[in-house]
Amino acid sequence: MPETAARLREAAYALFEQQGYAATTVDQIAARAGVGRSTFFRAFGSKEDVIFPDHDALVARVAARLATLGSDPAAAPIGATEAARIVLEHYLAEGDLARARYRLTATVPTLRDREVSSTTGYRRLFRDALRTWTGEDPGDDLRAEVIAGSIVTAHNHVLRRWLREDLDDAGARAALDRALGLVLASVSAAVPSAAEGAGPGSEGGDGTTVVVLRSGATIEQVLPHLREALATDRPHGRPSPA
Amino acid sequence: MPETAARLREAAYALFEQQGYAATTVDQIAARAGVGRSTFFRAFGSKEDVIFPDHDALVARVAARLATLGSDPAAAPIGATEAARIVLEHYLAEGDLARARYRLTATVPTLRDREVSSTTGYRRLFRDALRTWTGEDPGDDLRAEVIAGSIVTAHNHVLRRWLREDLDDAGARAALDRALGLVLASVSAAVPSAAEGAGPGSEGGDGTTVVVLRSGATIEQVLPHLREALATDRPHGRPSPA
DNA sequence: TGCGGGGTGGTACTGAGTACCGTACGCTCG
DNA sequence: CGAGCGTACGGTACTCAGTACCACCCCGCA
Repeated sequence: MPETAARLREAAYALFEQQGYAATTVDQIAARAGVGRSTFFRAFGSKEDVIFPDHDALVARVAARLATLGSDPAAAPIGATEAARIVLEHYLAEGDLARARYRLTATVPTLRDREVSSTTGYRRLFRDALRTWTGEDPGDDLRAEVIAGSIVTAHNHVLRRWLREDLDDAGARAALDRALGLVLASVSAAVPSAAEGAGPGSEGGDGTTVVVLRSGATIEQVLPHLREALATDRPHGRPSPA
Repeated sequence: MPETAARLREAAYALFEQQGYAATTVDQIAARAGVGRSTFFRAFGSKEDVIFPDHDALVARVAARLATLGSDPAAAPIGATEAARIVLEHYLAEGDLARARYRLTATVPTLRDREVSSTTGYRRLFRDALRTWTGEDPGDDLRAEVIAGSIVTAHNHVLRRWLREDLDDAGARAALDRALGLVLASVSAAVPSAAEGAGPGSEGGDGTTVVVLRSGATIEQVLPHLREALATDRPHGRPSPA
């Protein structure tokens, strides 16, 4: 980040927290940073952009990760999980800056809208990547859209708790794993799964799918919980930490 | 809708389709409608609002429907389905006007953002209503959020196909039923239904999480695949269909 | 006739965003 | 060393959305 842009961003955050977003003019920001108004608009395209600077770069990184999925359907859920982690890690690395931004977006409707609409980009990215998993066609990809939306929702849910300081860094990472596990578990049941050969009728194939996350444990440690889960009548066991 | 507002809306749509949204000024709209500029801003708060006029009223109707769910958990999915149908029917009733709006929002980024962020309102509404179903607490309502998001996504998926004229009115209604059925089926499995007590420690740190889906198979059938997954070095096993 | 209120038009202002121009600084090449 | 050159900066002037305010007109009503 160029020196000038950094000073502008600091000045902007300071004034926003002090006077509020709407009451702060670009002139004031530029003046506090000791530069001209033109310079502000050169560094950031708009008053909003000073708050969401490297967003595009982050989207690009996620897109790059999802692009490596290739055509292997089974790789989709794992790749999606890792892609979501990229985003979370980005915010964790930002630290207080991310939380300052959150305080603003939580307050100012304009900024909240901006952030919300930015999630659409992620939804599209995941949807397109997930189509290789669901085997759907563009324009008729309900499952891919729902799963993509669920992943983004799960991520944002965890992120928001971290932003509110309900969670520390480690807690957020663990929570993201659990949340994505929950989402992918409940959702993969709805994927007729191009993975298994043309199995029994695509609506309701009753094969068993096992997803293992963070397999630091041995099978022996896991087995009791697995038996317990399978023993129940319910069609799906709940995530059982071991 | 007052006479003046209707003329303004017609003038606005005509100019937008002819010159584009950005190239059309409020003065031009007012002039074409034969009124003053002040009158435009009195009728619609902003240039965008002329395109999304009765949105708030629609949100209110959905909220009213969801409010009747009361505290019966079983009523939640049905009520949610009906609430989503209210929205679809609203658009169907608008007919060509809705499709003209779609042509605009599909083109102009500003308007697309506005529409996207408007879906947040619906998400919140459904999430709050669904909490009685999932039995979660505000602030820790991951399932309610995911389900709410899935409902909205499913609805918008169908709506978009109708807007693109992939579907006629009857087709859209049928597609919404199917889409919501799919979503609620796959998702209701993830609702522990507040019935079972707290399992083993929820904060698993780096424990192993095993998720079992559609457990029609016995442990013995699953085990080989599970061993295989755990045997790999990769931190995450891939889903292994059995 | 006098009075009050809602819808209207007009004027003036603020502030975001754009276009353009002149200029200073640092660079390389001659 | 100096001439050219690209880049970053500051300044001015403009458009346009949105707000505030005021004057007006028409209507019903006492």
